[in-house]
Amino acid sequence: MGQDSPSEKTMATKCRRSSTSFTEEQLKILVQAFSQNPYPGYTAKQRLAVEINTEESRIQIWFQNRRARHGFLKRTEKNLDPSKDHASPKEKIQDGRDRRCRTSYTSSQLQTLKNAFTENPYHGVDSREQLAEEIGVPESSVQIWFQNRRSRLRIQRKRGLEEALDQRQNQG
DNA sequence: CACCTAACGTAATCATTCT
DNA sequence: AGAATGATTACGTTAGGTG
Repeated sequence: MGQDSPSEKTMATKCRRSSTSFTEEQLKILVQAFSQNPYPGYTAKQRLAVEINTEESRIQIWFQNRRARHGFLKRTEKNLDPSKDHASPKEKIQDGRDRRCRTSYTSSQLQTLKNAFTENPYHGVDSREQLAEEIGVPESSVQIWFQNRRSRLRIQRKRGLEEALDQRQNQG
């Protein structure tokens, strides 16, 4: 995972969610959907989740892993001529920005999250689910929140360091 | 043991909301 | 317009199951 060894036992009993094992039937549907569109929008993922009786976040992870492992037609659109491509008829590549609705946290929800983050920036699935239950949002949203928080904290730290160096340069 | 793959991490980026 | 911040992506790593 990254540079730091997670090794903290003080994380939260059982760090990861137990590995989901899809049945052949489920896998068949997933593979079929992937072949039709490796980038399903949120509603498509949700529909799949209902269809194979699992959570949308599992679908998301599955598609991420599948895209990573199987090379497929990557539309980098660098290669494509943007002006001519406009003529593309009904195709429309559907995923016209169909995302999960941005959740807006109340200040009390944020307070809970921030407290939990201060206590420990890495939470196992059990802890995340508990938090999610407590503030009434999906567990996946909690996970995203922690990821973004960690990222932005790192960026902020790096910035602070650079500014300090910059000041030193200006003075020297 | 090696192999497969779900789960999960970071970094970058897209997109929405708010000032 | 720009700052904040939630959501999605690529890519790499880790852990749990199976041959």
